[in-house]
Amino acid sequence: MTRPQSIQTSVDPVIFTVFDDKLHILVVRRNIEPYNGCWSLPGGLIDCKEDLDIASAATRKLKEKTNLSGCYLEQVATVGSASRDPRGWSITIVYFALIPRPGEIALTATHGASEVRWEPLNNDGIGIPLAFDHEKLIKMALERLRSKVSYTSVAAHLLDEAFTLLDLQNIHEIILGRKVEKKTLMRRYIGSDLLLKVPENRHEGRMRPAQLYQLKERNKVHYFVRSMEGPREE
Amino acid sequence: MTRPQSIQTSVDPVIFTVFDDKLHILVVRRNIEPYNGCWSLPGGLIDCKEDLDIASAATRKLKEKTNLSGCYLEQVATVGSASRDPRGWSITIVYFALIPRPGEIALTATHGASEVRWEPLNNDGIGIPLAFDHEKLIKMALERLRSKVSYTSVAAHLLDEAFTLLDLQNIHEIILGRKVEKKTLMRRYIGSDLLLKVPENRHEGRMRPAQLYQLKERNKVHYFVRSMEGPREE
DNA sequence: TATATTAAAGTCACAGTGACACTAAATAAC
DNA sequence: GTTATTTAGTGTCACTGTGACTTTAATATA
Repeated sequence: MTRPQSIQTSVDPVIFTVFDDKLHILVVRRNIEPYNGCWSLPGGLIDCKEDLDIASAATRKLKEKTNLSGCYLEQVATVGSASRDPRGWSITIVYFALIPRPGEIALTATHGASEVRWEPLNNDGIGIPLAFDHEKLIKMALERLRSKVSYTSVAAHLLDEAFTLLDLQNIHEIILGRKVEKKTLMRRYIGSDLLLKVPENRHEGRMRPAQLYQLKERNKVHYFVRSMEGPREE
Repeated sequence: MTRPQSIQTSVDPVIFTVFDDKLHILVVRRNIEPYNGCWSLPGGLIDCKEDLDIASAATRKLKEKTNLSGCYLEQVATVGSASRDPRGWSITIVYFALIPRPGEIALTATHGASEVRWEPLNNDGIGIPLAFDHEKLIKMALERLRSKVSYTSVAAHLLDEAFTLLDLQNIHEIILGRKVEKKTLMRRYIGSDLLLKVPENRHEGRMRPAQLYQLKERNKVHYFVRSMEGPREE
């Protein structure tokens, strides 16, 4: 029996946030080989000394770049093959994270990554070339996000603690890339008793003030029995 | 920078089938340490020489025990930690597979596993103690299977190529552990144009013969827009 | 021919959605 | 003040798909 070759094992968090009416993800510029100088996901090898399990490895990566903890984090899938890294067999476990208030976050460069920035996503994924198979990993995460947004309450984790129903509607429309009926979101979120009224309102310009809400259970995702179906065909 | 410790990386397929009106999974008895003599999932290490990617590692494991290929296989999740294997940091990628006609399959013992058998599942999972965290892995796979059965057409992959609507109903009821309306399945499967009528009928005893169907696209899973909700509350 | 048995179609109430009209609450302009 | 304007939130209706139940169809046997 031969000693098994070692497999490089990493986690790659796809960190989503929304600003300027667009979905963005966090990318870093590599300053080590391979793919030196390329943009990539802010992932890295699992550290057997540091990490107790793979979730904590993903949390650590997230914290290194954004200094955030406690945000929504979900495992998407694992890809691994002999060919995805020129150095040999490798595996990566893809996560997605949802970050509110990106404006208030200071991004931190770490060793192996000289720059960190938010990159906008269009309908098909990212617009710039990335290292390894990261473009595909992002597409997987994006597909999962879109799918979950249409049948769960997960999109609310991209918003501040207090938000209006319009905020919720905008987030859904940005992620799904289409119009969403505000009435549907009302019925879903309030009908499923997910929201708590905050005693203040939000008031901009000369319009009627909007009720502020917060999630009753900040760390829970509600599964609706139907998925939002989008516009009617004719 | 220290040389990273090596992480043992395996795949663990949870192989489901249905007979005797019960859901069963394939288990093997280990004849190597650790957990020598314990039952476990028919998984094993990824072989960098043999396997091109993790899906083919899972396919290989499936083929070694059942000699089957081409059955439905889906990645469930990846678990990994410093503590799940007494030998040190390890990762396993959990798959689930759906096997029709288990009666016609010859199970094969391989090195590391002296016995292979089908073990019935009850509502909470498996009834016997298993090696490592395999009991938890099975619960994850079972939860995923139940969930997918209630909003996709995946259950049909547990049936012969040709089946009746009653077969379909039985499979659903066995997996979900509750009554399912046959009318609902009719509407879903035929309404979504998933089935093709086979020119013969099945005819047992003195009852009306049942129409045989087969999936139009054997390798596709259809997503219904609603999940089956179960009996009405009062 | 009547009966038993299962297959399949029919029917109805109900829940949740998409679409859109309508009312409510605030400010700004007059 | 009154009115116009803008956004917030409600009302309503048709439509889809489900759960629950009923009715009809097809077969073998007594």
